[in-house]
Amino acid sequence: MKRKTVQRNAIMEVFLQENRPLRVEEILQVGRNSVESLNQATVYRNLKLLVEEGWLRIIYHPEAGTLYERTEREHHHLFHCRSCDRLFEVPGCALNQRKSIPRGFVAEGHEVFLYGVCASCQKSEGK
Amino acid sequence: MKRKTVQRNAIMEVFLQENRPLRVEEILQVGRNSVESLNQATVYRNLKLLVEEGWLRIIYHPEAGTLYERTEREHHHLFHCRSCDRLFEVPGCALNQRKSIPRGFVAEGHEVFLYGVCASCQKSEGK
DNA sequence: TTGCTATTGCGAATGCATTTGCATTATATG
DNA sequence: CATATAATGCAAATGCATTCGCAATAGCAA
Repeated sequence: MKRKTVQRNAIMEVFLQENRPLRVEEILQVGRNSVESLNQATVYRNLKLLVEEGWLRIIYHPEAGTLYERTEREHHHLFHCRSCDRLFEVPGCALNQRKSIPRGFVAEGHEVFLYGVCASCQKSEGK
Repeated sequence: MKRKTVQRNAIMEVFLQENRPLRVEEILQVGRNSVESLNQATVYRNLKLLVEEGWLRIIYHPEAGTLYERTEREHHHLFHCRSCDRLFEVPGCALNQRKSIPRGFVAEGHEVFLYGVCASCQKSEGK
């Protein structure tokens, strides 16, 4: 039988607070603010569990590597900031999928990754 | 001083023939058709060299992993076939990049990965 | 409260892609 | 053709993210 634990709760809280895809390392760091002893293996075990449950999905990002995000979010693109190295959700869809399919191919989905500088890093750079 | 070798030549030929992003494993396999003794370490060494030279670029694909493609190709999207697991170039750009940037963010580039079934696998599936 | 056992923390172990050391081979220059 | 040394083949070594074994801890049902 599955039990509630402060560790898993802390991990879920991190996602609810940040509202953006997160790396294992970030989850561990932020999670330790609530549960000081939080261990990396525990994070991995709970991430796997939350993915199986359908609460999280895995993202493999070309630059940022492996991240996790909540499944309930609706379709969006991901913006990677080359300055702070974080990922942000870009709401909506700016891709004309139909237009991009070659003859004979059948597209079932897509991912769009944008690159640049996020708003907050933009400000600091402007100084 | 850099020397021409049959190995590097074979590797480059593979790219010129296939005209699509390739994995190390594929390069090794196909390359061995020309140079039977071709070794994995040699492939890695030459890929690194060709990337430094600017003849190839590295692609990190969410599903397909690490691949290499010729730099001279113009902007395109990548289509991943879930059946044969190959990547194909989709010419042109179907993304309205401007539309997708949130306020304050500055986009410098993007990557679009499409998923589905390629034309040739579509035929076989239809049988 | 008590007892069962799911879960954790910790460090060691895995699995994989990529790299390296070194003896051998082969390119290209004089 | 002879030589210097860049490049190769091979196998062992790395580097990393992820997983595992196991003793200790802590949910939760009774």
